[in-house]
Amino acid sequence: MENLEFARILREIAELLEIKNENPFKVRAYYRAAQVIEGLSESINTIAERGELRKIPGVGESIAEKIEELLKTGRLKYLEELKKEVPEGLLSLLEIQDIGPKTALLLYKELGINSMEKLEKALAEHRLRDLPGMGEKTEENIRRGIELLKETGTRMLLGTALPVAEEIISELKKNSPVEKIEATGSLRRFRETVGDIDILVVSKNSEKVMDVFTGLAMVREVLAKGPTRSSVLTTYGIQVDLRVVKPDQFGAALHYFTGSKNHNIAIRELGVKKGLKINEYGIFRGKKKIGGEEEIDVFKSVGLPYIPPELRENRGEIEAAKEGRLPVLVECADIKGDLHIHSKYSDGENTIEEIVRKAKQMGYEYVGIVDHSRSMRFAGGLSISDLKKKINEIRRLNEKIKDITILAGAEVDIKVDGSLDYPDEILKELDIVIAAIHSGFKMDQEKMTERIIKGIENEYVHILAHPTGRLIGKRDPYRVDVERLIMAAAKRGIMLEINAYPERLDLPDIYCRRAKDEGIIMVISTDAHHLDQMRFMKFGVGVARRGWLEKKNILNTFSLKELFKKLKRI
DNA sequence: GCCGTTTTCGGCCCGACTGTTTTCAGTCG
Repeated sequence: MENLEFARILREIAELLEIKNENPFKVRAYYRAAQVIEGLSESINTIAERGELRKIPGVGESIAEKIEELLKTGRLKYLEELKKEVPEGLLSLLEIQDIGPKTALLLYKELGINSMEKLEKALAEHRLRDLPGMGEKTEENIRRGIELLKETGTRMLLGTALPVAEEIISELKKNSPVEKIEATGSLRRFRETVGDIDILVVSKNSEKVMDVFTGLAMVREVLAKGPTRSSVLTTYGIQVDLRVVKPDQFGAALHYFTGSKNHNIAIRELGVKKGLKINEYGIFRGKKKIGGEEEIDVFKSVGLPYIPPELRENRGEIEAAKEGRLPVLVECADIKGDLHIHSKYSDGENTIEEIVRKAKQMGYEYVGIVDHSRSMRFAGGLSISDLKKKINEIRRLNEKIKDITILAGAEVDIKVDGSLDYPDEILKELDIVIAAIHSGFKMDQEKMTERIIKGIENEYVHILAHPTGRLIGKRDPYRVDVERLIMAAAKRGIMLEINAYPERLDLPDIYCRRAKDEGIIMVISTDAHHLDQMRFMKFGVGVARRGWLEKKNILNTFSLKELFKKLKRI
């Protein structure tokens, strides 16, 4: 069982307890444990084997025992009992805006509603408005909540949301009186998916800002409009919230709305211990405001250095900050090249020269032209003779071109039996060899793990591309034991890719952190098939930052000389 | 249910908004 599965179960327990009207702190304890486990880079199984479950923050005697039961039997009596008490289907109602545990229970008790269908039927018959504490407006809000859920139900890729946010910010800067403007929320933390876009503004004329915002061409529907907060649904199907605050509140609000929620709670708890109250308006000692204009004020007030947004997940960043061991995160400006780009030779859109020109424009010192190997027919995989032709073209270009160095590479398939799709004789001619899986996804975990490990044991392989193979929201990762994979890569000195393609973002952040702990060097690559996609680099850098990676952990921050040293054959 | 540089028991983050209410409960971020 995977960490995510444990987290899901604990979260389900929390939700069930919430519906049962249990002690809210108990509920919170389960939520917290779920959140912590989700963010662990090490597998729960390994931790349990060491007998250290109780050392996980938020996991005490009771939750540890439940995890042990799950590990041992694959079942959990406690959860099964809870499920008996709370009717199935009630949990799904919690996804609807404005329906929380209390309302869900009320709906069930009074009207026997335990599914979305029954709720919609009851709404149509106006049976909700007669319930205690409810009226016509509540009914309408719930109806709207269901619609909204259907429209924007799933989270959106960061790669989709970020350009929308950037467009809004640029429009508001151009056409309305904003003094400061910044995207907040999970977008600012560079989470791989975001639920909505939150934007924070300082302005002397908030009404004007709101008018421009709600009047943007991309706005399909205005969900709410007020002087301090407005909310719209865009034609992209994503909700955008805009908040206007006073200049002296901006820092506190920025911190507050950036989250994560759990990070904020932890920070405020530190504040309480120091006799401070921290909220979105500022930092207060008693009634006296002692800060809040700059974001750093919040951290300073609790005796911490600035913590970058990407780390704010309450995954140990506060402890690290206290002890002065926050990483100095890698930045986009540190990136000196992109080592995984497809050219026209296989399934890319552009010639090598076009890619090189673009890479120069981006200020890169080197670029890796990496195409598919021969068995990838549908993706234009290169035959050995075509690959030789490509290598020759790159050698010729390198003599001609100044300021940038082109690396000849291949993304060579690891076949089902773990062997590589090109023979060693040709692999050793290449500057960079990236191994990858593109077929035979449906193997069991043991076989898949063995297959990949065998693949990267080839002495000519430098890097493993998109190590888990997941496509966010579309395809699950291969069934692979990532822990074992990381250990094998560490042992062999294989580097792991952070594929910056918005749908991949693979290796995911929590594993990056684990890989770093094992001393693995990572490579951030766009896997671009088109010049435009070379801009994806920032998403990969975001993953790296969320994985606590520093410049020294990333191959493509190295100088050309260091790069070649690292790629040299053993 | 968890946790301890105020505590092994008694705390546990903070405020806005909404709709339904005469003082607040529920939900959300």
